[in-house]
Amino acid sequence: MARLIVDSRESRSGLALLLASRGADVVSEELECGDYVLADGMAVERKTATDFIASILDRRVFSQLLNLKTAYPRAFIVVEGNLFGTRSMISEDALLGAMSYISVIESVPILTTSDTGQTASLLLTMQRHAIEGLGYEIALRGGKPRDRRPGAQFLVEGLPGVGPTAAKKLLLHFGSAQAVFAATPEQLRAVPGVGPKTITAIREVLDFEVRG
Amino acid sequence: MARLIVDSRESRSGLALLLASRGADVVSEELECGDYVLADGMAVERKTATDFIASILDRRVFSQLLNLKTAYPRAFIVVEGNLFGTRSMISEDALLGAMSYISVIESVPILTTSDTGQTASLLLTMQRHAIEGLGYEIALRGGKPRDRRPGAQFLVEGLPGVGPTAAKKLLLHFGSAQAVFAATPEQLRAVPGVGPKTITAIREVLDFEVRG
DNA sequence: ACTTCCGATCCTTGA
DNA sequence: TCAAGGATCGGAAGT
Repeated sequence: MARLIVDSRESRSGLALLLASRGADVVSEELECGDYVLADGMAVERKTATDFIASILDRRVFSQLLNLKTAYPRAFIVVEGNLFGTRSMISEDALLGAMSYISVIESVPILTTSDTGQTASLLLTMQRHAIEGLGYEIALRGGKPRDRRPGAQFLVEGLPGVGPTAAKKLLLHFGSAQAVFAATPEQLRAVPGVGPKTITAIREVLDFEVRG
Repeated sequence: MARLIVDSRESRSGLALLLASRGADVVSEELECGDYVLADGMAVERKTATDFIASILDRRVFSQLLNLKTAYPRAFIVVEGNLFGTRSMISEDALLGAMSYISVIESVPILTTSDTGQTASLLLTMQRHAIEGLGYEIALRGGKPRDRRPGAQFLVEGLPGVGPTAAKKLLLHFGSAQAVFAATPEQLRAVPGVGPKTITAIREVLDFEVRG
């Protein structure tokens, strides 16, 4: 049986035990993203339905997706439990929108199961399909180097009054996050969409004097 | 709104009416395969959960899939209703196996909804996403602070490997967010709790070259 | 994800 | 030319 890597944070879950009890060659590793690596370049992010919805509301899932896709060519999401049964505050449109976004735009398949036992079966089957489908098993190795662009944008979005759009413009204009933070007010003024109010707020945060 | 083609056999279904009632430009055509064409080369096969399971049992779904994939580069399956709730003769393994096969080997995404209304919403959203994309950017950061003081810490926490504790230490050590971002690796090493791996990651994000 | 709301930015006007 | 006003865009917060 092929090797199956479980993220160490996930390794205490019932699912990891289940996989092992079914004869999988489970090893635990600290993964930078994803929960299960089924084959070379193939990883699964597993979420309970409640988790999945929560991670849509706080946008966590979207950045995870970005990381997962850059680290593994074949990324999957497995959602455990009934997505539509959870009493949650999410609007139906938002939930369907997220599913469409993930499938259509990000091209990451979403698999669903109803409980942990099914998830275990599914992961093992997916692994078998991946390996047999390819006709051979490839040696497992870590993902390729991480794309730092989302990180840079994430950082810049921490500035007050700066969202995704302004962050992109700032990074493009200055070339790097470092340069954005080193920019003078006059230089910032040159970026369209960044006005006086925003500039003041930005400088206040950057120059704020911290003392013990 | 873009045109949405419905297979003529499907056109009398409630779903087609729903789509039209929501303002979609629905036209009926006799399609070789697939039920809905959302965009050029993008089609959806829609099945109720019961249907889906039946089509697994008689293997119909696999040939349909093959046809769908050759006719349309982007093929999707939408399953309506609870896959695991139906009292059917299918074994759990067979169902999961089929889902894995479709996702892993055939690479056809399976979307699920709980009723026809949701399917309609989903199809319209998928169409929009396919044609226009999201139309906006997803903010990578949720829940920004409003005051300036936590603002500096919040900003620094955006660095990889830096949480609240490390952010506090960095700010105390350097005096301001601006200074933290200007720090050289050697200077960063002087801060307890910030190791070489973190420093490398930090510099990579700060120095990442952004180009259009 | 979607929606709504609010404030900032930008652009036009008109004195 | 510039100030005031209004249209538009983007960010923030809530579901």
